[in-house]
Amino acid sequence: MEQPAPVSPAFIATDHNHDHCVSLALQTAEAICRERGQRLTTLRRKVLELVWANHRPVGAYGLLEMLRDESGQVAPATVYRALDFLQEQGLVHRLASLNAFIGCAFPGAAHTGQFLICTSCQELAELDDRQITEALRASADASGFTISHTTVEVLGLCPHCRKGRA
Amino acid sequence: MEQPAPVSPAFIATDHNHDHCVSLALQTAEAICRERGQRLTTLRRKVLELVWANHRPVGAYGLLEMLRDESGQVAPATVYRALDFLQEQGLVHRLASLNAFIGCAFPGAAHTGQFLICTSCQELAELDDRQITEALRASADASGFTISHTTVEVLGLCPHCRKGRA
DNA sequence: CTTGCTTTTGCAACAATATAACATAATACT
DNA sequence: AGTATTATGTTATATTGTTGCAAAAGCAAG
Ligand SMILES: [Zn+2]
Ligand SMILES: [Zn+2]
Ligand SMILES: [Zn+2]
Ligand SMILES: [Zn+2]
Repeated sequence: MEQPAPVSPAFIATDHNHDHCVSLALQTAEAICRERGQRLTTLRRKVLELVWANHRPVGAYGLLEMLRDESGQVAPATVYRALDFLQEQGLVHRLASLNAFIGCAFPGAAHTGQFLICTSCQELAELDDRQITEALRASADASGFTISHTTVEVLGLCPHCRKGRA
Repeated sequence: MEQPAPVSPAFIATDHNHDHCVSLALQTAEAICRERGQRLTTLRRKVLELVWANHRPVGAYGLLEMLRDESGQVAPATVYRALDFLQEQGLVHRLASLNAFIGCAFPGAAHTGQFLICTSCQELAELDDRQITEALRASADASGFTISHTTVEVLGLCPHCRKGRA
């Protein structure tokens, strides 16, 4: 059971140019939506692009600002609806502990969403770790609990920031 | 490495009378605060009592309502400050995925907070599962990531509700 | 291509959650 | 008692997210 290569590598250097991550993510999203008969409209595409361009968790109102810079007046509901769609299609995750959104690193693949989030530089790595998934499943099983969704968000210091502070 | 007995058992029957959970939790809290030289004031104690009396996740504004029923006008900041204190003392956890609070089942013990939450009846079980903790640590280590806090919240159906729907 | 249907977006108001700033009160310490 | 510290009251505000309805855009059959 191979894991698909993620769209973006984990904990890349902060100043790395990630234009290609953005365009790869957009291409992948196009393909996924086409295959599913879903409409990746201009707005939804734009929101996804902004999410990826930031390359770290962004709040809905942050996205709203960015949209306004380009498209004039935009209402919250507009952003939230686009984000809802992108989440339904598994292209974006919501991070409950940050009230923020991030592009999915494994779009199209069945996975549960596990995140390492640096509290210093906001860099984030999405994992799809079998050990973690299994441990959760085993624990739920032991309690007779049926999982429908999991939130796994780990805060701490990424390798770069750890060095900078140690 | 034995786990301490939790204050409340997991997935008890919904209609079970949990007065003794409440008083046990309060007693434990008193002891912990006394030992640490922290002040479990009337307000803080009251909030903790309300959290436990509900025995399922409660929102801050829900607590606010309950406080008002007893003490007249109360402002949000009052509740949030009490909750902050209780969280600092490890007597209460905040559930990021629900914007809600729950009494800690392992007060005084070092643990990370892992939750199974029934989306049907809101019953909740707090775990301190070594497998899960270890899997998270191992995965973080592999990425050179230093953990400071983890959010593990699993949504799904508890044993009772699963039966009721199967 | 136009009519009717469905989906998406615009727009306005509002709801829910959380925090900030500063004054007053209670408690602890000397 | 007098002073410092901590906790609470009070008011206002910030942040995040939703609802409802109307206009617009996309789609499909005739
Ligand atoms: Zn993902
Ligand atoms: Zn970092
Ligand atoms: Zn706990
Ligand atoms: Zn249940």
